[in-house]
Amino acid sequence: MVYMAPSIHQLQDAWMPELPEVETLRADLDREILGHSFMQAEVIQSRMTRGQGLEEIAHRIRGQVVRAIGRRGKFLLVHLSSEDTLLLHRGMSGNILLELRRDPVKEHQHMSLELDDGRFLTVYDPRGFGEIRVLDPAAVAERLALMGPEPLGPAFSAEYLARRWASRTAPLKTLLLNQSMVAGLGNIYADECLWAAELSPSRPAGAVSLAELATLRHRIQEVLSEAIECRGTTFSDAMDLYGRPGTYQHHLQVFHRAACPRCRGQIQQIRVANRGTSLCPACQR
DNA sequence: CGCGAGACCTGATAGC
DNA sequence: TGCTATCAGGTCTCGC
Repeated sequence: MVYMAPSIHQLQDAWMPELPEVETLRADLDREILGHSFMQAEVIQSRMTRGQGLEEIAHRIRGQVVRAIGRRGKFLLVHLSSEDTLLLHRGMSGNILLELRRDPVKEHQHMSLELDDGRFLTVYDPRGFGEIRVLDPAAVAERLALMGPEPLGPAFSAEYLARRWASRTAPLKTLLLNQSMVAGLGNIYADECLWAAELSPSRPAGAVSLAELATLRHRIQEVLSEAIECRGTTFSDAMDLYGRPGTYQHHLQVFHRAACPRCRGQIQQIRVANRGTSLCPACQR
């Protein structure tokens, strides 16, 4: 069966919360709301709270000062003066926006937090695959316990990948998307990194040499760093804290492209790990 | 335990 | 135009 890639138009209203997009959000929040307090908190829907009560979440946010903003993989962590942490995940379609005034609650709005200067931090997520919870330090640690190393951190090495992937038969891409192997890669950046490393997404992970893993690790760090500099990937809709797009979509080399920029061959669309996958069959082995 | 398929949702689009 | 089928950037769980 042939997997037909959607046209670029089908992606127009999509926004992509992988590591670079969440990191952009973290840095902006750090600049904008660090040291501010939440005067009011309203949690509107229960779909993303994993059973935590709406009023409990609101109560634990209300009156708290923002002590630090962190990120782990695709999780955004707003550390509060109470020692609690507001844990946010954008899922497939979540947007977190800083708004200058109070607007009526919109469709798909999940949360509205009023800051001490009259601005509002709001969360929208049509598909509701994201997560909104307030957790104590032990619960945060438990939630993040299985996450692999940060790809831009010191623990992420070729030797680490070799150890974790030894004798694994799953496709490379499947394990790159597995957050317990490495934290923060999603479908777009997995494809981009594999193209940059000239590795096939369907190669059994255990069959990749240490030298190839070293290249892969290096390319992952390059791709993510450049994407962060570009404030992430956006096709047209709002994406950062201010509703503005990133620019990395102009730097994509393989994801949903027609021709390979390296060899001019045709980009192939297949399915790996049940996900649409773009690759250059000539370059990627 | 590792692996793959399907589920969870809503919205956009292509095709009839 | 209005229906249906298919697709979507992320996890999570289930069965083999």
